[in-house]
Amino acid sequence: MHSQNLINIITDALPGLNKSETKVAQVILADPDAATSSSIATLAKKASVSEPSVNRFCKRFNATGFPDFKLKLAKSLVSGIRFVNRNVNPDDDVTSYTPKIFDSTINDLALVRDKISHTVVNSVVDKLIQAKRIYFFGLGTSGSVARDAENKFFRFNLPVSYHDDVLMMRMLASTGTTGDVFFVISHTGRTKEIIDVVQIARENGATIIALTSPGSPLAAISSISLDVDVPENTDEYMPMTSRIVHLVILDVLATGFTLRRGPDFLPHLEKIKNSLLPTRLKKDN
Amino acid sequence: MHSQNLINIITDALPGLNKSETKVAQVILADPDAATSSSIATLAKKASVSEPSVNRFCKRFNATGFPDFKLKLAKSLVSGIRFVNRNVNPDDDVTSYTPKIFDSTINDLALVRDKISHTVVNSVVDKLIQAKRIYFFGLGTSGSVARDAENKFFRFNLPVSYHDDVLMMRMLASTGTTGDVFFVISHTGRTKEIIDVVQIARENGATIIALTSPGSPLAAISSISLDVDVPENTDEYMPMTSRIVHLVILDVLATGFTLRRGPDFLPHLEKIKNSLLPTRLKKDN
DNA sequence: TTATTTACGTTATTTTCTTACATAATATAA
DNA sequence: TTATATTATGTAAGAAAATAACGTAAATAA
Repeated sequence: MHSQNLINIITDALPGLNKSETKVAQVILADPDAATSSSIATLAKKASVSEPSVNRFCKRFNATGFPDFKLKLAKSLVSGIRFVNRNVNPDDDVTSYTPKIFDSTINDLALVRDKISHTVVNSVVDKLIQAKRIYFFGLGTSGSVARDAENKFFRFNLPVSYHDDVLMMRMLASTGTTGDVFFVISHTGRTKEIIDVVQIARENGATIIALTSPGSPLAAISSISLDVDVPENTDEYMPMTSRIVHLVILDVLATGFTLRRGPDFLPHLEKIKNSLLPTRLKKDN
Repeated sequence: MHSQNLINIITDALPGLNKSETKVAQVILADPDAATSSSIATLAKKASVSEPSVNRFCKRFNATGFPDFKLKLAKSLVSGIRFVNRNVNPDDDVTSYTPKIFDSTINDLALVRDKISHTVVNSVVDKLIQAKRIYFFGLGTSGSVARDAENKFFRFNLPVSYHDDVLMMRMLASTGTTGDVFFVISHTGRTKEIIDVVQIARENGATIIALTSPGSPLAAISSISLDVDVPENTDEYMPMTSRIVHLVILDVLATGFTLRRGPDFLPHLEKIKNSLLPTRLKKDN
């Protein structure tokens, strides 16, 4: 609705504009792309107004002047075009569906990057630092995310495990106590089994961190929730990108964790890294 | 093809530039956003070169002049990719390391998006379509990727499994035959055990698809290799992004697969999707 | 109506960009 | 090596673009 797209802003403002401003707006809206590369004189002539009128028009829309306006207009056009262009069609071929899938993933990441609450991230890092042990829970696709998380966090010299089996989860939840952190990953946040398990762990005084969608039942009953608001994929052909976002958020948390531990901890990480060297073929042969 | 990002184009061209052009490039790359809104005089001063040098720089990159260059630069910046200093420093806090990690992931995705060979992607989809069964192999972090791949590909009504156990891999490889596809995921492509396993499968006439780095031993001995050239993470604090890229490439392959199967196949996917509904809490309560 | 505000254009000025040309640096051939 | 060609870069002029200052016209309110 209230997108920051300049074209939409102009369209919305159209009824409130005066004569010459309206003329300018019409010319711009008729061919915004041309407007971005034309001079103030050209545009003024096209709209049959004076150059300062065009300039005033620009300032009206929070630009410092005509060049600044063109810049903002150009930016609006790019994001708009990409957005429209992002769905995979049945008749797409490799050259078209490949960049589309990359673009939609990139777009979702950029969205979350700008929306994610740094305060919440910080609190989650706090809780992880305080944890005596961490369990990563996830079912289906989120199971892979949980597995990846284990692979990241075991490096911190801390009892860490991942689980994708509801019975196992249930048992662990029932033995959970203060100091245990259950890190629960779920795209929907509405899986009954998961909710059950979290409830049990909660009752035992464990900390629950949720990585899920905002407003979900899981988010509601967790100690703290990292909200990821990635639109549901309505398109049949389009893969789910939320798990990618989840992985990147876990990267962020792991980084926060490492930083909090301080530089004395780096040699430990280095040791783990080097432990894999003997399993690899040498580069020079 | 996909229009390459101007920033990447400049970065790539950097080694071939002459003195003053290099100066200009460095100033632009240091803060591209500032460059889009500064005058040619300001930029020339910052780079300690003359104004015409800046102008010539712009023309070198297929712009008609400085304003046109700024426009193109601005457009490049919109695509969600930010080019700030992307390294995490020990004294970074949440508000700085969070966007950095997102940005570096986004940047790597954009790079691969523009570099990946559509021909190879297409051939890999061909091979997957022809497969009688698919094994996804991966160790460590790549194990999670393999697990995710299984979760995607089992939907295609095809015997699919993932394995992160070298003994299991070895046994499966030894029984592999024509029609079997071994999809091997490895960031380095130099893990001895994996190379061994692939050799065995190869000798049995199976098809080996590698998702690994170009020029690696694994790429060399595979039937076909999807090259992912993501720079090694030299920074201690920066997480590995290659696995994210791998996941997106698997998304691309799954999409290619779905499209190749045609629209008759969609109801089957829908059925799988709906099978999960009973496990979820209703939205309205 | 007249006073007042607002809208708009003309002209002048400033800023920005580009062209033409000259000089310096570098590479190449003798 | 030196002479010559080539390329790189800067200076200065001028063209183009954008803005500011000002004045007149139109609209509105009293």
